Amino acid sequence: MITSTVENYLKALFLLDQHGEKEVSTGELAKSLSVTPGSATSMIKTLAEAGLIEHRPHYGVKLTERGRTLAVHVVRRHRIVELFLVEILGMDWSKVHDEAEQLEHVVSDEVIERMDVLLKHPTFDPHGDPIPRADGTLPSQSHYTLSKSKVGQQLSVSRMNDQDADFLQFAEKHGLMIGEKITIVEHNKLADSLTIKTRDNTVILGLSAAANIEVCDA
Amino acid sequence: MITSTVENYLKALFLLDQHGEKEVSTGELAKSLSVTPGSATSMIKTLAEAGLIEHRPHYGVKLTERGRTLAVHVVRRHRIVELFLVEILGMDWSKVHDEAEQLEHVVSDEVIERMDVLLKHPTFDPHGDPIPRADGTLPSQSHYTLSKSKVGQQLSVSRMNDQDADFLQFAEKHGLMIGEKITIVEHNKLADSLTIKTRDNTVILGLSAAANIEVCDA
DNA sequence: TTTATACTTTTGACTAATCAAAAGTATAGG
DNA sequence: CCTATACTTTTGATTAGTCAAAAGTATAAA
Ligand SMILES: [Mn+2]
Ligand SMILES: [Mn+2]
Ligand SMILES: [Mn+2]
Ligand SMILES: [Mn+2]
Repeated sequence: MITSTVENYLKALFLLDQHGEKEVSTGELAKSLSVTPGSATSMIKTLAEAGLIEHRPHYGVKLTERGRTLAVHVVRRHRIVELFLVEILGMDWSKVHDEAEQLEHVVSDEVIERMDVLLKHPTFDPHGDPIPRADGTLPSQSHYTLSKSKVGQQLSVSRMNDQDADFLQFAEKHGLMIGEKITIVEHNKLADSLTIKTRDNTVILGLSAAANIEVCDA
Repeated sequence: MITSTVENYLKALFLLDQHGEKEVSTGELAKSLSVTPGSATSMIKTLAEAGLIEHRPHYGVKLTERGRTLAVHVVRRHRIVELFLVEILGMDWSKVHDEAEQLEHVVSDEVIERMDVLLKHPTFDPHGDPIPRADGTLPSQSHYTLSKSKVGQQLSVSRMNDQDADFLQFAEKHGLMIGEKITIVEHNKLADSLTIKTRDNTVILGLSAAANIEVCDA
């Protein structure tokens, strides 16, 4: 049975290793789902028996083709729902993640495809994440994290790495929304901070906060 | 914890006794939820301990004020979601009940209120059932079942008593949609059938099918 | 008043998911 | 090669929900 718990585990594995390269450790998985390592181990056993992951005990797990396909569809549902909530219902982008976390497990394929049409086959969700297509492929994107950008660069905010509502509201308040043009004014290595010019503000961010904002060349 | 199972039990109790008059028996409740009587008994115990129902062993149960309030809100979510799926996403009215059965447990109040606004505070769902208001009150309605209507009466289809997709599709095919004007042409007591004139058809229904369609004076 | 019947409740077992804590394993450092 | 450390797995218990089947109860009929 593909319960919503199973879907959450598969999605977490996909998000921790988008490209299917490394093995994900039990601890990493447990942490990302806020469960104890023992819970993760027992679910790992279940998923492995169901042929959704491959488990090398004491080393880690990897999604099988079938597991990845399921995971990508959950991600598609999540991101279409998020965009729908923002675009059609006018909800705040900082709140839709939690709502989508539940809805992703119950909306039918038909509803998702109708939302997809209404939204004109969107490619990115409100946080800048790519929306997997119905066939499971992902639109390509090329952004890098703000914390690694050079001074003087003209950039465009393209993705938020953190879905926390407070963080998203903070970002919005300072003009750091998806699509906004920004310039890096100063990188103070001693203060570990970045001074950024947005449309009508100047913000100073610590590097760890900057790491949660991704950008692409403007 | 108000799990979706609890919500389903409360909703079932409300629908089996809208006016809070009679006591609902364990067997009735079990049947309406497709669970065994033993399962119903054990959930009844849980709900009674939580103060959501009152249980007179071997006689039946009744929603408490708090239980009824919760149930009405689940019904509100269900019916707003149904109408939203039909009106905004263009889904078939015969399919939205099952979808809403799941969504009613996960959509937040904020989403429901936004749908309500978008739908301009609707009072009836796609099957003609009243949508409870946010304060828990119900819009009044006065329909009676088609099987009890008199020959010659000019009527208007106002509510479907059966949510089964096949039945709803059958009704639609013969012009028996909510709001349609119809006339009863003949009531054949021997054949136990009703001949009905719709906009551009004449349909013959058995009385038990007619009992699933409610009407009001045109 | 006894008995048959229909219904309800109890009992015992099972599944999914979780946690705390004990036991086991991999490996880097000495 | 041995051991300390960090991590993983196992064990045992718990909670929500379910079912099948046994036991109990209410009541109408005899
Ligand atoms: Mn999200
Ligand atoms: Mn989720
Ligand atoms: Mn319905
Ligand atoms: Mn439901």
